[in-house]
Amino acid sequence: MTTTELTQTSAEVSLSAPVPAADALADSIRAAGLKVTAPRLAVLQALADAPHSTADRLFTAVRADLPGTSLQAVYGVLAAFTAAGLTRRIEPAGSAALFERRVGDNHHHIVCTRCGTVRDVECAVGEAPCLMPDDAAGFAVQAAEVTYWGLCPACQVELATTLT
Amino acid sequence: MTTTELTQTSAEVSLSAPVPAADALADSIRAAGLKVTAPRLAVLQALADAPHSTADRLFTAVRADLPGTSLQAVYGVLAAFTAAGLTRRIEPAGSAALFERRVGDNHHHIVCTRCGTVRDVECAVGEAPCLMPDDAAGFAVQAAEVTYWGLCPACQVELATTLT
DNA sequence: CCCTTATTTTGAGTAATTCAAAACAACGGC
DNA sequence: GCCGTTGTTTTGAATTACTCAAAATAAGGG
Repeated sequence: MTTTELTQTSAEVSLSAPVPAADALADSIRAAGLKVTAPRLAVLQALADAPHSTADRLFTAVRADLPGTSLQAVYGVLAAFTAAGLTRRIEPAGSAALFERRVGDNHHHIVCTRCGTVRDVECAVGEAPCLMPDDAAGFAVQAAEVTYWGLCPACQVELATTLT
Repeated sequence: MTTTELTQTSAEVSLSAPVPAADALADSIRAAGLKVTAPRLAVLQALADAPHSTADRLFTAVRADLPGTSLQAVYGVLAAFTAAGLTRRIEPAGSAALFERRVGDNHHHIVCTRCGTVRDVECAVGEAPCLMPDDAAGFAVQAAEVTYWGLCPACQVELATTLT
């Protein structure tokens, strides 16, 4: 009944406990009230390996394991995950939508103005909205999203080298 | 040689001073090192009338005065303006790019999660970057962009009415 | 094991934006 | 005041990211 043929490198879990890593993913999908499917597992795994990925990037990663998967399936999986709160979707200006598993902790992002690399930045306040405008013009503020822009370490080095 | 036929409602400026409104726009375009053209004047005027407009919205507004104008011209004008620092381009998630004339004062925006309306929000600090992350992961931070999300006054009223 | 319902595939369509070549117009100099 | 250079706009097409819909398929409760 076990579906995996992967050679287990570490201690074999005998009795009732199933293979941990893969099932942790399955559990979180189930916990979100969604059916567990191969594309969903693959997308979630790919997202664990490469956070801040575009749908297209995840599609490429998923194809390695699951060649039959369609790009639309990846979009569908991501839409379902995001609606269920399993993933978060961010959309930095000039970029396609990016997805990440870190969710519910109201962290922010820093984007490289040169290469587009994205890193997480901790939110000092922690709770959303972490910032309140002085004058919200009558809006009922629900969230504050902060995007930092700057040069990533690699691009700083490259620029310094080029400018010499 | 005066190009305007608009009736002047307030005090007429006699001597050397030129017609203020129209020429103020032309001057700012010239000051940015760009040639003054009809499409550019029209776009800048439309942007003064309706800040936070999409290219398409500006295109519609410009067409009223200048029927021959193409959408690509509007995109071109906006690209030139933005490169020259005459306008700023913002891109809230889920929206097409929006443009505004307010520039260089590092203010922020609040977007209605229901209808998409955008309002300016003053930045308490004023200078960019107005916020520094605790741990910038080695990035050289250039700017911090804050987007608030919430319900605009009109949508609050509509929701309250509907829910009754 | 079957049935219901959610999910994925297949195929097509759309919105926003960009690219490129040719026609045109601003504006500094003559 | 006209002219040529150079920047701008038009015209026409392509591209990217994403969404929609119908038919095929598979998950998981009973």
